[in-house]
Amino acid sequence: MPVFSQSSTIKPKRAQLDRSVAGAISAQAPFERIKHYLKSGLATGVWPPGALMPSESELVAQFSVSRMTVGRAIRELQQEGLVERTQGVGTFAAELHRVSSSLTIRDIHEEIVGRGHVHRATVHLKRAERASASIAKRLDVKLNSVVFHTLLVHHENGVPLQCEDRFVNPICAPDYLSVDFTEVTPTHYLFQVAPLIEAQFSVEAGLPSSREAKLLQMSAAEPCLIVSRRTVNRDTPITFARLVHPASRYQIDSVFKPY
Amino acid sequence: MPVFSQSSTIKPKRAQLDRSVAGAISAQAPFERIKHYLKSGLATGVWPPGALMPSESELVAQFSVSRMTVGRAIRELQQEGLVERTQGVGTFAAELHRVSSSLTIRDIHEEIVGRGHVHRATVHLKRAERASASIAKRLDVKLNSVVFHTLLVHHENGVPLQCEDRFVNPICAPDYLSVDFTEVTPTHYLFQVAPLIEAQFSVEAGLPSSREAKLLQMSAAEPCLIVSRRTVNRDTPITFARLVHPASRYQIDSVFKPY
DNA sequence: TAACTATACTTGTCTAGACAACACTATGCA
DNA sequence: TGCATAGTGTTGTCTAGACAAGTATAGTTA
Repeated sequence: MPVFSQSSTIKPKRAQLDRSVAGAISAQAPFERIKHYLKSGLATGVWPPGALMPSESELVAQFSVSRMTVGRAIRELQQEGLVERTQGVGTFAAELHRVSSSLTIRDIHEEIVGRGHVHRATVHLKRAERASASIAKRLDVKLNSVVFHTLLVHHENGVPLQCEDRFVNPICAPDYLSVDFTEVTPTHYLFQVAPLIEAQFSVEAGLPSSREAKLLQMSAAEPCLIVSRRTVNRDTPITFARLVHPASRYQIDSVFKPY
Repeated sequence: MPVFSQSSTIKPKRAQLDRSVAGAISAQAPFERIKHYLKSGLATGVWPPGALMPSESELVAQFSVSRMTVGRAIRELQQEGLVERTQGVGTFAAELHRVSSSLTIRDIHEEIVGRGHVHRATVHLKRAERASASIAKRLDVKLNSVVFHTLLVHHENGVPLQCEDRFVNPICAPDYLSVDFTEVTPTHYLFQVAPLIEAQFSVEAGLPSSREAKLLQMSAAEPCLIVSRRTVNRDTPITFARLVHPASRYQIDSVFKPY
């Protein structure tokens, strides 16, 4: 169950009608064909990592296109991290050393529904509180000032999957407490109310608190995957959330497929 | 070094002097300036999510550049996920709903050295073994065929940080067992030997085995962050690794900053 | 030999124009 | 009224040429 999707999202590039007569096989745009040609060579080892690849002028001659078209194809490969270019020298097949696959974190509702399952949320706490020291710091508000606090459990097909402990800055979402979170997730609501400028994540392992273990119907000794998220809107922290998932029911999957 | 072709009778119709002469303020290329202009507007709410943004022709007039230049700027913003375009309609500020932050998993050596700390590895097992059923499946080899098995502990400033349990397909790296893994990490060596085509990750929480707990000098009841990684080179699995990190010493951090 | 120079080749960027595909709107006709 | 059609504006793509800037090398000079 892939929680995360890979980063190389292929755009819905529609296959535009070919302008030339010889477009029997490939209905792709020329720059797409060149990209595909180069990607194939990279994938099959024609140009192993570090190898010098064809110059733009060579590709211009080979494909009978203008340099702009070749340039766009190569530039997009560069942006995808598949080739490296040096002005005055040439284009080289990238060392895929830094296997940094990027994992995409999504809203829990989208995630569950995307798997074709049923999402249900139960609200266990929804109130205004005085900010403790750590919360005040994270939300950049004064100590003991009023903040909103919610505690939800998200279920997938009836099984508790995530315990969401969230603090919200009232400045950003004054009506937060009047929302029915069995209908819309806090994440979704906050996105509508306060556009996001920056988000900080951390992923770690840990043990649930006794209350969290009870809410998640799990042993207090079982490890959890804990995602902490803090979102900021132009110098104003919006919210801080601690998302606790039982290890046995949750893992992050990802596939890195460069070519 | 002909900087100017003085003899030329053809006059430059539009001065491209800005980059060389007036580079004091903006040394950026025009398409970069346009990107920056649009990003600023997106960040400051000039175009809130979903809003219609200026058309290419408007930007052409505003910046006195050609359509290709404007097009490149907008296309790159589109590739970054900041705007959405519809042919025949226009360009719209993207809903950053899908807060796809990206978590990057790196080689442990790079990671530790990147923090300015000292990396040291100890080897606790390095031998050929008969593949068990689960390993045979993951490496796509026959049951009981020979595979290489290493067990390393990576230390950051002397503190055990990661226990690396790895199985390697001998087809891809026949000399694997002769490598000194106190000098080069298995990840790094394998990258050189077998270029990577595909990698599958999973991140989960769990408990260490008794041996892992001992090697990591931690309690067997303390949770761990466990990364499993399987890399494939064109239909041939290269290696499967289980990377165990004590929860108290390791977490994955990430920042999402779209603009 | 060592340093400089001219040259060739590479990537990086931009122009002005062109045609195609698509969405929307206004208009005219039945 | 309802429908087809033409027109307008948008994005998507490509061309042929140009200049700029960086690198490497061969040749020349001190």
